[in-house]
Amino acid sequence: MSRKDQIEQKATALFKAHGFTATSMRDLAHALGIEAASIYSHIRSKEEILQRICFRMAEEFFEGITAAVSEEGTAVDRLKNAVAAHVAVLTRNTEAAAVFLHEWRHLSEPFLLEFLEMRDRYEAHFRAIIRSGIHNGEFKVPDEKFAALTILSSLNWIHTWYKPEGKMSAQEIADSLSAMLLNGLRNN
Amino acid sequence: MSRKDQIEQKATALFKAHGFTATSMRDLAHALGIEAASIYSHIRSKEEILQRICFRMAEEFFEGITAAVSEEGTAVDRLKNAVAAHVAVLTRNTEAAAVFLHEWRHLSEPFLLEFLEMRDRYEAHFRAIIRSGIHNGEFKVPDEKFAALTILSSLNWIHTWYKPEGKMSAQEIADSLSAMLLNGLRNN
DNA sequence: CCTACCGATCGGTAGG
DNA sequence: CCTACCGATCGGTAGG
Repeated sequence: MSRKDQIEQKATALFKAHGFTATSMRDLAHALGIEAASIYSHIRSKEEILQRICFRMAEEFFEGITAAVSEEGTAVDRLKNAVAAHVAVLTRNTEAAAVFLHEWRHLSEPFLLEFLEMRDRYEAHFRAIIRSGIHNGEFKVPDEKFAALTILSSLNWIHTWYKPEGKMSAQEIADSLSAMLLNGLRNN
Repeated sequence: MSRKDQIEQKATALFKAHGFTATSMRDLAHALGIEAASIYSHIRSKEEILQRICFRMAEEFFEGITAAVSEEGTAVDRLKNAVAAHVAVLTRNTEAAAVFLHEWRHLSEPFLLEFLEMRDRYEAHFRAIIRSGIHNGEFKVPDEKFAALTILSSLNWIHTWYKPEGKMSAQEIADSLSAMLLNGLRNN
């Protein structure tokens, strides 16, 4: 692993643990066992690290959803695939996922704008699945946008408790969540 | 409104907008039209402001859930009441709710520990409702804790878009969310 | 509530 | 990758 990757990995852990602003370059240097000034041989600025984390995660989410929605099938199937893809990205790197979800607001322009546009395009894939399910009678929900955001919100807390060594696999988590979201709590 | 309340209100808005760490006492003073040093006539420290916001919101959530679970009824009814109470607190003060949800980790000990204990006791009320619903056959869910956290997660994104002047009232939002969570997306 | 100020720390650069 | 250092800013205090 290159020094640059090591910097990014340590920074990801610290950004998740204490937040971007509360993490100093000296904290990061200490975790790497070098001096703060030395970090700048590999990266241009503190924010560049955040940019790399946020946009790399965004790419991973897009790759997942693109594969999920390209398959044919019912809206139920496509939603299950989308949920599974989202959970897979979240669980593959929980630290980067947490930074992606909570620290993006410290991006400066024009990166912030680009980030928000990407996020909206991502959410649009979920809205489209909901919409098609409403149209063909598979789903019954009050509002397409409302439903899409509720789904994503219920997925995005996973990083707070998921452990790779835990008893549930990413696919099992995705299946449980899909079942809850599709069928509800009620014992029909 | 007392000066102390004004300070807390402005701080809440700034903490939500930029985060606790990224908000300086000079930013806060500027928003109030006074000098940074003057703030310390009313509060002891920057963190004290955060403590007051977080624990006041915690109290409000507890008041809501206590009233909701004290009523008799089915697990479905009690869950609807709990969701409505939670949404009511979230929508009554979206800025303080956002700070409560995202900035609590900047509390120092022993406040952090106390905060996390309170949060767990709050979540336990939701777990208890789910559990009783499972036992009497109203609910069918894979895991009680999993279900409770999914519910709370799907509620806690409201602060990102709720506007008091919007077309949906807090009760309508709560009803839509309860319906989605109880019945699922599927058109049964 | 202000002026004046404290020591500490910030992100980052120069030069080797 | 280090030493040495920059100007800016931080939370907070003294004294009025």
